[in-house]
Amino acid sequence: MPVKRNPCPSKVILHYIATYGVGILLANGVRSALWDDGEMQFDAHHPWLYPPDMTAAAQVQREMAQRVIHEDAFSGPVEAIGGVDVSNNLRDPENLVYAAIITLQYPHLKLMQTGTHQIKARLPYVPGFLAFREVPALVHAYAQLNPKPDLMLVDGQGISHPRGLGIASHIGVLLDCPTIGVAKSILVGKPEGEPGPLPGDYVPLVWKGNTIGSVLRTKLKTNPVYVSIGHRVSLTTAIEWVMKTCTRYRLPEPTRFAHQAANQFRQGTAIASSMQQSLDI
DNA sequence: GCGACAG
DNA sequence: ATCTTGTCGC
Repeated sequence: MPVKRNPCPSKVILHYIATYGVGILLANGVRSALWDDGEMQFDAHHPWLYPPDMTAAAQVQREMAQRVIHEDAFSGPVEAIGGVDVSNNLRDPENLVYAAIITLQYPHLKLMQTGTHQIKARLPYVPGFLAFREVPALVHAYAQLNPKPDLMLVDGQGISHPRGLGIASHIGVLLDCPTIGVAKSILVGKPEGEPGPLPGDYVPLVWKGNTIGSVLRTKLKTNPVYVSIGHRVSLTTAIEWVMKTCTRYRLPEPTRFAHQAANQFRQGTAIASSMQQSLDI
């Protein structure tokens, strides 16, 4: 049986616009300023969060990719490591995004704080444009965190992306936070061979003649993960932090915790809303 | 033109 | 991404 795949992204968007109207792409934005934390101020309708159309979205990615810093640029010691993930509702996979960003205390890897936010997604999942679906909710979750993480591991690609701006880099540039992309599968590129069997073994992920990430074995006898630069971190350092935060699972603790937090958040709010409904009736 | 395609 | 128990293999 042939596997159903996403059609051409532009066709997805055209269908989406035809179904919901162009306005929905811009409407219902975040109404309030997210926060004013010294120098950080975000416009709820900023094109980095909500571009008007797909052409603009692709252009935003190309522009933001120019701002990605590929070298280590830490402000100090890493004491709080962030984990970033979102959860979707199967019944409503196109409309609800439940975001969670957690912070773990390093090196103990104990949970410090959990930031969550639920929001209506205005876009379906389109390969290459994941960030525009998930980032708005994540920015709200990030705003709740205190202290802010020194470094964040993001569930998805960093610069290993068709336009060099996967969700990890997107969040990193947007929030000016060091980020690392940790993906469970490949978006673009091809592994240069197969990584060795031992945790820490890796081979380059190559695309168009460039190394855009690493295929990293984090655990014995499990599939590798795909690590890439997010922002303000070198690939070597990115691999180091992924290994430092891996314990007994394939995925590093920050993204594991974030995944759990997002899931619990989604299921919790689902229960709460169903209870509210039963009270309304 | 056809296939590939993070979450 | 999500729905899900047991089960096969190291």
